[in-house]
Amino acid sequence: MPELPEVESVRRGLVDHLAGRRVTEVEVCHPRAVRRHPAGAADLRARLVGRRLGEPARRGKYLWVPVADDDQALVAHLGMSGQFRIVDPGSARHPHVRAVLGLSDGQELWFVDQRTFGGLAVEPVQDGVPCSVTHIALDPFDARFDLAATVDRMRRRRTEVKRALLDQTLVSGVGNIYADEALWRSRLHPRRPTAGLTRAQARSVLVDARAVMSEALAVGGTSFDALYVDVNGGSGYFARSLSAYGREGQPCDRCGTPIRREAFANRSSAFCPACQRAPRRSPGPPSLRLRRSSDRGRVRGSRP
DNA sequence: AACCACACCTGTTCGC
DNA sequence: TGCGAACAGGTGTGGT
Repeated sequence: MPELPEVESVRRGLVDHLAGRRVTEVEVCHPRAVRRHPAGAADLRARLVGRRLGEPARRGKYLWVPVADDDQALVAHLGMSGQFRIVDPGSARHPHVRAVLGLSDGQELWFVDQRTFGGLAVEPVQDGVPCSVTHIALDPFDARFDLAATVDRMRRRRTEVKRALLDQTLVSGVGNIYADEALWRSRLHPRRPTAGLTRAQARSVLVDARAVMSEALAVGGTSFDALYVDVNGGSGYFARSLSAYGREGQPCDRCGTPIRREAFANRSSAFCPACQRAPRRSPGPPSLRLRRSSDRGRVRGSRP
């Protein structure tokens, strides 16, 4: 699933192919791919054809390509399964191609997306950021990312630490895989209340999130299957370095205890039950206690 | 204002 | 063997 390291790998792959090139044609193959462009496919096409593209940029999991000499950008979110591919013209169409851009060097840019959670839009840009990205927090790779301020904001939340890590308005770029990895590294249970974290713990999990994403980026991201590949169709190699995510039942790299998986907020959490001890159910504010006991998920998919 | 559950999708895997 | 349920999960929205 594309999280920050995967999106950044894609962005880097696009730079040489898009910056300075003109868009010669736009074909929208699936209406859902442009659902976040309210004016529709024809309008999106009209805003791009004949225009020159700038250098691809990114914040969190959002990717955008500025339109040169204009205050607009082509904004993309890869969702769960989105890909950009640079291909030779006339290549046999991948079954999940949702949009095709013709480029002035003769190549084609494909937006491929099996599950159609991703999409494209052309949006106005203000202060260098497309309008649908303004509500997204800075990611830990941004030079302006303020670690101390993010620590304070996290500790003021009344939620659980994993929910906070996944909240793109607090810190962006972290998804389920790297959240689980960061929590494992910091030895924090995913359900630990953020309000009960020390400054050092909150800082640790944010620093670990940045570190694990940096290591993943260095090897091209995490590929479990063909759903995440780079612009040339290549896989990333970080899956073999994961310590928690996808390792249910396998021994913890630190202590050997089998990794456990539990349902969590419509997804799953993988963690070491020995290294990452569950929070005590009390004390805590009554509201938090109530909420915690009422939405506890069932254990699913446990292996012998 | 802050927080949470859920809809949105489709290909694959699993259990019966 | 075949069928259907479960599962993967990021984001926007609407409800509390």
